[in-house]
Order: sequence, then C-alpha cells, then structure tokens
Amino acid sequence: MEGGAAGTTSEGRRERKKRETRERVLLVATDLFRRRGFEATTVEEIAEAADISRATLFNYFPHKAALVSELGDALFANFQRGVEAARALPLSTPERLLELFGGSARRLLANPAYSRTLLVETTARRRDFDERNDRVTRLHEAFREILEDGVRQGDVAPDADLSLLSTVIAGAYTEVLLTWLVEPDLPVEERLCNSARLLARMLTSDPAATSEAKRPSRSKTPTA
Amino acid sequence: MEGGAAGTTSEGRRERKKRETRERVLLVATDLFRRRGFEATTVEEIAEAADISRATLFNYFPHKAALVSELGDALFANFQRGVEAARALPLSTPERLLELFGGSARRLLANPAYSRTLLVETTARRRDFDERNDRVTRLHEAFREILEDGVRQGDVAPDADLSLLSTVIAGAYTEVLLTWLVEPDLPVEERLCNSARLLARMLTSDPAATSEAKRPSRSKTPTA
DNA sequence: TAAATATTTGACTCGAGTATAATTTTAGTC
DNA sequence: GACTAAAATTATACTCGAGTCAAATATTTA
Repeated sequence: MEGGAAGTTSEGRRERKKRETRERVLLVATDLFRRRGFEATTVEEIAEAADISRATLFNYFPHKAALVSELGDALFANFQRGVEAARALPLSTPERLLELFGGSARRLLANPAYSRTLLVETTARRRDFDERNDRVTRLHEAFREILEDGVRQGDVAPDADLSLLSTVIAGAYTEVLLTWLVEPDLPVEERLCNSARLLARMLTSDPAATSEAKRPSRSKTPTA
Repeated sequence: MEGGAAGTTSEGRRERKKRETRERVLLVATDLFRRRGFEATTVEEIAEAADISRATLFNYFPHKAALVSELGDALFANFQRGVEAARALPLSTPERLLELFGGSARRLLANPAYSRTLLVETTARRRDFDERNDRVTRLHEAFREILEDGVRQGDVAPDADLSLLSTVIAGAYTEVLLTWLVEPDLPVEERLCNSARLLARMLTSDPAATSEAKRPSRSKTPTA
C-alpha cells in the first residue's frame, strides 16, 4: 500500500530490481549481438555480461530468440511512432507514405549497423513463428490505418481493397529493406521514398478500368 | 574417359550411386519435413529413413539447413519456369504479371501444406544468410526480365527504375505469400491476381507527374 | 591387386533449454 | 529489529540435437 500516487513510488524494490535486470540483460544483449552477431553470441556470455547466472536469464526470457524478438519489438514500436506522426500531419495520403518511408529510413540510418543486425534477426526468424506472424500482421495494420484515413479524406478510392493494399505496401517496404541487407551500399532512403511514390499510384481507383484505354490483346489467360 | 557420348553412359556406378543416394535423402527429407515440420525432424531420422548413417548424410549436405535450401531451390526453379512461360506468351506486361502470379498460386496450391512448409523454411531462414540473399536477388532478376521485355514492347515506361520496380513487385508477391502463411484460409490465388493488377499501374510513367493534377497542399516534409 | 574413394562407427564438442534442490533476498508482520 | 513465508537467484547436473573428427571398413576403378 503506502500512498502510491507518484507512479514510480508504487514500484517496490522487488519490481524495480526485476525491471532493472531485465533492461540490463537487453542492453548487454544488444551490445553483444551488434558486435558478434546473434548466432555467435552464447546465452552464457549474455548472462555473464549482465552479471546474472544463466538460469536466471532463462527465468526472464524463455529462450535466446526472445531477446532479439523484444529488441525487434522496440524497432517496430519506433516504426509505429512514425506512423502516428505521419497520421497527425495534415498531409495527403501519398505525402504521408513518403513521409513515413523517408522517416523510417532516416531512423534506421541513424545506426545502420545495428539496424541491419536487428533486421536480419527479426526478419530471418525460424523459431517463434507466431512472433513473425504477429509482426507481419501489425505492419499491415499500421499501413491500413493510414489508408483508412485516406479513404476518409478522399484520396484513397473508397472501394479499394485496403487489406490487399496494405499487404502490397508492406511488402514493398520490407523488400526494399531486405535488398538493403543484401546490398549495404544501397541508398535506402532514396529507394524507400521512390517506392512510396510508386505505391501512391495504387491508391486511387484504376483509370484503366473506367477509361478502357488499355485492352489491346484480350487473350485469355492459359489455365495450365 | 571412355567415350561418354550418351550422357547417362558417362556415369559410372560410383557416380550413379551417389546421385541416387542424394536424391533419396532429399526425397525422404521432403516427406519428413512435410509431415513433422523442419524443427521437429532430426538429422538422425532423415538418415535412418534414407538408410544411410548420420555421418554419411553430413557427407552429402554440410548441415540440415542445406536440405531444405535445396528443396527451396526446386520451388524457385519452378517459379522461374513460370517466368519463362509467361515471357514466351504474346501478352502485355500487365497480363504477364497476372499470368505469372496466377500460375504461381495455382502451383503452390497444388500441394498447399507442403508449399507452406517450404515457404516457412526458405523465407524464415537465419542460417546461411547468403542463401536467402541469393534467393532475394534472383527473384528480383526474374521480375526484371519481364520488365525489360515490357520496355522493349512499349508497355513499361522506358525511364522507369526497373531495379526499384522489380523490388516492389517482388515484395508484393512475397508479402502476399507471407500473409497466406499467417492466414491459411486466405484466397491466395485471388489475392495474387489482384495484387498483379494493382502493380500494373506502376509500370507506365506517372500521369500525376505530367498532368500536375494532384498537388493540393505542397507542405514541406518535416526533417525531424 | 593397389590406389582411390565412400561409408560407417563411435566418440567427441558445443550450445540451448529443462529440472531441482539449495540458498539468498525481500515484503510484511509482530 | 527479529521472524516468516514467498519469491528470486543460484549451482549443478541433466537431455537433446547439430556438427566434427579420426580411424576402421567396404567398394570401385583401373
């Protein structure tokens, strides 16, 4: 009991220590992963660096992968803040996409080596399949919110398949980042911005479908 | 030495046996992975089922992951055949994309459970990072060929950034498949086809850039 | 038959993750 | 402040699977 108004005060020594240990573990894990990579870092080393026993570490995190997954969550939370920021600005949807992609690129580039490690580990995950699914889903939802705003403000076609659109946008976003992993010298920011511009064209209803401008061959698609 | 005209004749008993063993291993591995999943299948079991010793298996494949990687290659080769087929048909580029995406979906759906396993294992790969990179790169190249055909036949803007375009297309393709992994009941074929239709809009040069139709707010993008 | 090459056995390392019992720390109570 | 019960930490020992290695054994080829 004891008052408990201030928020931090409501946290006993026990809770505080737990939180501190947890944070410390994540911190040293970050550092080790950054320097040696995920595979090359053993749980033993992390525990050692965090000054706790191996057993205790497994008390905090069910498995090694959970560490990097938590770090990935932070990365994603960052992205989500970017989404909220973009939504708050008085922009058109294409401009929002541009802002979001550009901002995301800038944030990743603030610490490229680390971002790359995290991206590798969070995208190339085998274990904890559900987690990856979660991330995929949440990424789509983030884009979807922007699209829904767009429908409301009239620059996204009201009859558009928002689910599909957000999938495609998320795919483009992810793939550009992936190519950055393959090719570190790639100008990510430029590419992300350009892809945002490309994607913007899918937001309005298809002009070809109404103007009937482009239907030259009309060959049936072979089913074999 | 020894002539070696017929192709199969040039293969001694030794080579033939090696090839057979290799194929047998891949075959039983396929089967086991399909039934139990990758993680749950041990190298021991695979060796057992292929009727060789564990050590011999490691003689053929440097590690367990190499097995699934080889299977993934087969999957990709399949996709590439689809690309070649689409290129050979007298179609517009949008139609080719549609054909390619649709065909790919149909092929995957011919054996959904297995396709899903393979997709999980080939996209969610941590080990053998280079391999994933390879696959990403080759996927882009495949789409790029179609795009280059498009430029030649005049339905893809000659000044388009083909590298970026193929990245975005590949991303969309991959992401739709990923969502299928998350949500098995998803109508993959329909979604792939629809995304192909969406993507087709990025192929021509941007009408907005010339017609200057949509530039309402022109607010500077904040750099923070 | 001899040299080359494949296969096998079996023992080994290494790291992840589990289980348990002993020990320490902490919160709350008198 | 001492006491106790709960919770956290620890040491320790275990399982399990991937991957390595070397020495022994087969099998081919020539």
